[in-house]
Amino acid sequence: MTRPGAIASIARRISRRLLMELLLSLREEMDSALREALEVLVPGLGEESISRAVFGPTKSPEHGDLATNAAMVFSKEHGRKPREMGEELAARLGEHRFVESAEVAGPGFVNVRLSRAAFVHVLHCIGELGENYGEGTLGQGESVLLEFVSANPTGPMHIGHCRHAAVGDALARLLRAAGHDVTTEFYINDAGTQMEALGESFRQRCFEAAGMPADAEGTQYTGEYLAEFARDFVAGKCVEELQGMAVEDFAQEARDRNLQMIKSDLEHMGVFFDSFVAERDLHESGEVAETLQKLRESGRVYEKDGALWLVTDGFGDDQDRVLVKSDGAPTYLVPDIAYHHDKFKRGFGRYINVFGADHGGYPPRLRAGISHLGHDVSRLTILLLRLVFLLREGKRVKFSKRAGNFVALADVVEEAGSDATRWFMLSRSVDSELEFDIDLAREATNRNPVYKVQYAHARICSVERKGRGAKLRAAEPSGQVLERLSAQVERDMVLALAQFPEIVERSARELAVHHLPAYLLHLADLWNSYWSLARTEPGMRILREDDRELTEARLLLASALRQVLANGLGMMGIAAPRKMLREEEDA
RNA sequence: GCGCCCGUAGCUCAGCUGGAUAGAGCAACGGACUUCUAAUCCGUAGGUCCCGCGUUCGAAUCGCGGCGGGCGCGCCA
Repeated sequence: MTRPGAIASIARRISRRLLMELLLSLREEMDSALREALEVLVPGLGEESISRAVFGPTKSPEHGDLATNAAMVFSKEHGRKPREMGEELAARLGEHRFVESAEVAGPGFVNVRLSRAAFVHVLHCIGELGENYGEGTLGQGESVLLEFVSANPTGPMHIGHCRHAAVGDALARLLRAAGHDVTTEFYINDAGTQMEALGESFRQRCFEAAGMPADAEGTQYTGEYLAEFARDFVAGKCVEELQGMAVEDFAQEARDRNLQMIKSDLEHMGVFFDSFVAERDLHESGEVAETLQKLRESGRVYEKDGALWLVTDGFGDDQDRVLVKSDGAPTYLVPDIAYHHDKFKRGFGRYINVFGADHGGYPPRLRAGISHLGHDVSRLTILLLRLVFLLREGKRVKFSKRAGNFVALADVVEEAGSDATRWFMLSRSVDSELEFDIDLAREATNRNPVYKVQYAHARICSVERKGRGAKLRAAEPSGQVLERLSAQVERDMVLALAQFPEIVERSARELAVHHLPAYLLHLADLWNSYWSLARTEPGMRILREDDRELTEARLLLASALRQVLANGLGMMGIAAPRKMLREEEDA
């Protein structure tokens, strides 16, 4: 059954996709211009070599808008002088319609000043692609299974999970934007000894809540949340009923309640999963047993000291690992390999796992197991996220799970809000530890980058509203319109907007989420500077009653900027508000 | 001891496959509110890019060797 709107929606998506392939980004246009020029200048240059030469933004306006190092890269291996090659390259590039002038500078850079047509092109792309501007075709529809968070259903999530949730969700959005077909998955560790311990802990809590003799302190999980679950659970139940329950029943109940709590917490961050896979199901379906059997058949296991060992040689591990202990019980490794066996059997193009860096020793043995099952382990990428520290009043809050005084994800999100929490969790490279300054995150001032960016977006919406009130609309991009956007800031803004697609592509390629917030902050700064020019120079106001043409040109630039801010925030899972109330108006 | 990550401005961190005078945010200092939302802007100051050697026309970036910090190296999960 197809809903009426669905076809139109699909048609729209297809045409956007087509448009995207026809409408190359400025960078793509310039790169292909460079390739064409190089193919003529340096015949026989392979694809491999050509890709080493690219255009990049310049640091100073004196060097034009874009620069390439191509002449320096290739002159050496072809026994030419860099500047001489640069001259030839510049001459060729100068013929391109997006190039106003190209000249050699320094040791052999070719600096390009872009033509008005190039600027028109950028604004045209943004206008045509709208909310799809920034998306790309890098992924080519390849399917990706992205696993993240996978918090144990034994208790609440802590601040570390916050980073995992934010990063995983943003990666999903980025990969989708880059043209991948992404499925997000949460793995539920609901089997083994920790479930038994959870069951016993919960049973004691229930007995306690029902006024029966109990030993809740002696159990493994002592958090208050279990006691709350217990009070809720025992309400209306008689003593006999509780006494008649097996540990497994208590474990089941606690597991369900914990999972519900985890899902609800993630919901508050706006994080939803496409799929949940339970370890228990892997046991019940025979998947775990099958995996163990297949591992035995692979010949990459052996018996020693009464235990079954997995050969990890060649996968970066420093020793082999036990699969089945001498008491006959499998280690955690077996179901985990089984889970990945299951993943691979589902046939995705690529698998990405987001793990904590404290599991750093884990990928080698996991990869070994998967590989022994005959899967192409190069399709699996494991991302290790470093620790998060909560900073309150300028000091790191000490926390440890054992002491039970950890910082709960739910509390952080409630205190700082989902938007600010996400922003900070995404703002650092995953290889760096992250200091989360909660006082800064909850501040609604200019010190807080997320508000600065959201404010810039809201401000643009505000000026657009005002413009609409006066029947002023954004102009269609054209050479004539661009002629009116001649200020250096305006030039800088268009150039910055042109970078968005490559920022997205690079982020997706590197699985690095932190470029986006840095870029968006830069855009917001540009806009705020632009906006503020009017304070000392009334002619720089966006809305000029005395110059309709200029106003509509500036509204074009403003709306393009709003679009990119909104698209970028969207990829981070952060709202792009159309309005932000000032504190005194906040009622 | 071995493996991975980090070491860049007072603090927290960016610096893409090596590229032109090293950047941002916060903090500091000096300015700007009869606003198209000052939740903002302008300006100033601030760095032996941990150290050494090497590769290169060119190194914060690559290689090697140190130093300092984090994490990981269980028949725990």
